[in-house]
This record gives sequence, structure tokens and C-alpha cells, in this order.
Amino acid sequence: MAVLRRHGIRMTHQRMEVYREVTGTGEHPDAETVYRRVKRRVPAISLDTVYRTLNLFERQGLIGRVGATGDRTRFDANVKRHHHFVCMRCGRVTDFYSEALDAFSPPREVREMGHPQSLYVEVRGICKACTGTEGDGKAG
Amino acid sequence: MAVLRRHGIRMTHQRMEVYREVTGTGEHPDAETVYRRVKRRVPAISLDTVYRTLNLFERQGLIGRVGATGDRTRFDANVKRHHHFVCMRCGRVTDFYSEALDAFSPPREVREMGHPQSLYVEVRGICKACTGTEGDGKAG
DNA sequence: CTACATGCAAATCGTTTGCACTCCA
DNA sequence: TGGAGTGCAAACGATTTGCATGTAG
Repeated sequence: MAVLRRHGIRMTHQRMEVYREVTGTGEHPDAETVYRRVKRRVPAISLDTVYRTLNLFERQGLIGRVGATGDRTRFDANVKRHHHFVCMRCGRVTDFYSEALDAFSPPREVREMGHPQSLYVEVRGICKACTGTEGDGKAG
Repeated sequence: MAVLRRHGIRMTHQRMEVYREVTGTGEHPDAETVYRRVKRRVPAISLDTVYRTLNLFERQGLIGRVGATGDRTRFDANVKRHHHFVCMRCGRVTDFYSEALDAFSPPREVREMGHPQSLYVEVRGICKACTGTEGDGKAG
């Protein structure tokens, strides 16, 4: 929690719980999921507060955001440099690390387009749990 | 246009124009933009037809889809293996090629998560046109 | 105390869908 | 001709916002 205070973020019950929820798991929950879970501990919390809080944390660089899939945004508590494996069936997102990708330097071609700042990588495929599955799965 | 027929896609005036519009430029227009431009030649076309058509083309693998930024989806006429430089200020998307990325093979770590199928990469930064710009830009 | 955070409800915005009509094959 | 394609308008779902009230500091 000290992290929040250090970022000059005013401390509230709902913020603490949202923070705890997102950082307390390796999952990459969407706002709705965070909401549902935090609600168990803070029944009065509202979905828009969760959104506002998540956006605040992101602006402060406390969490990241995943999602090239287009649909709902997923949030990411891992602020270390890493990449994602995304299951195209159930949407599950898993972190992974790669020296090869970390070492990647944009080609001259890119440097001529502008000023590169970060690299976003998604390895897409089908996760173990979904392999052999026919229907969707909609798992989290 | 033969491509469309080859994919068993029933040919219509609006489909031909949408296809021409998307593939006729190196840009990565969003549905709204395609709509606005095609409308000049086919005044009666509707936005939802553009969406339906774009989705159809994508399902057929005729075009791709870009956008980890979250907001509106951009479509991509380049079906060759390539990657994107995305301007965080104006949203402009530019293709680039990279042997290094093409050679990338997911680490064991990833292969244990599931079955990788494709790689999505975005180099994010500020494009030349936006460098030195303070306000947004909202360019396309 | 006072500015900022919250809950509620309504508003946005991109995208999709139901339906009746038109048109390609 | 018949089923697929289109336009229109309404539906949708995720996310945001205005406002009055509550609360951290």
C-alpha cells in the first residue's frame, strides 16, 4: 500500500482493495472481474469506481494494460519487462520473459518512422486448458 | 477483385469499393474512415455494411486487424508477415519488416503454456509528424 | 474544513443485429 | 427465382462522465 502513498495517491478503502486484487494474482483480470471480486469485501463499491481506480493506477505506472484482441481490456500487475501469451479461445493471458525479445532493437526502418519507446508483444495460440476443446470456454 | 471471387465471396458494388479502399493504401484505416471514403463513390453505402464487409474479409484472411491500443480497430491490407510501428500520439500505424522478429521462436516457457500460433508485435512511440507536437493530433 | 473520491444513473462510442427490401448468380 | 447482401434504426456492451454526497488528510 505504501506504493500508493508514494505516488501521491489518496488512500481509500476501495483503492486499497482494488490494488490488492490486481496485484495479488498473476492473472490479468478485466475491470468487471476485479469489480466482482472486490465487491465481496467491499459490497458498496461500484463498477465505475473500479474503472476510475484502474485508470488512475495505470496513469501512475503501477499497472499495465493488455489487449490486442479487441474486446475488453485486461489489467496487468506485472510492471517488469515481459510479454504475453494469449489464448485465442478463452482469452487467458500469461506472462513470459524473453531475452531475445528484450534484446530486440527496432530496425533502421522503424527509427526513420519516428521515436520508438516501447515494445508490445503477444504470442497468440491455444492454451493447454483449451487444447482439444471445441466450444469457446470463456474461461478467465 | 478476382481474389474475392476466388474466396467464394459474392460480388457487389459496395464490396468491391471497400476492398479497393482498404487494399489501395498503405494506411491502416478504421471502419469509419473506410466508410467516409467509400461513401464518396457509393453515396448510399452504410456504415454497418462496411463493418460487415470488413469482418467478412478478415474471416477470409484477406485483410488483418491492428490495435492493441484499445480504441477503434484498424484494418490492414498487408497479409505478408510484418509488424507495426504505432504512434501513441496520433494513432498512425506503419508496417515494418524484421528478420529478427521473424526468426523469433517462443521460449520453452511459452510452449508449456500451450500451442503458439502467431506473433503480434507493436513498436510504440511517437511518429516523425508528431514529434515536437504538444496537443493530440488525432491524425490518421 | 475542503478538495478529492464515490455511487448512481445517464451518456458515449464503437460495433453488431433484426427486419424488410434489393440484387447477384 | 431464391438466398445472400444492404440500409435503416435500434440494440449492445464496455467504458466514461455529471452530479450530489461522503470522506481522507
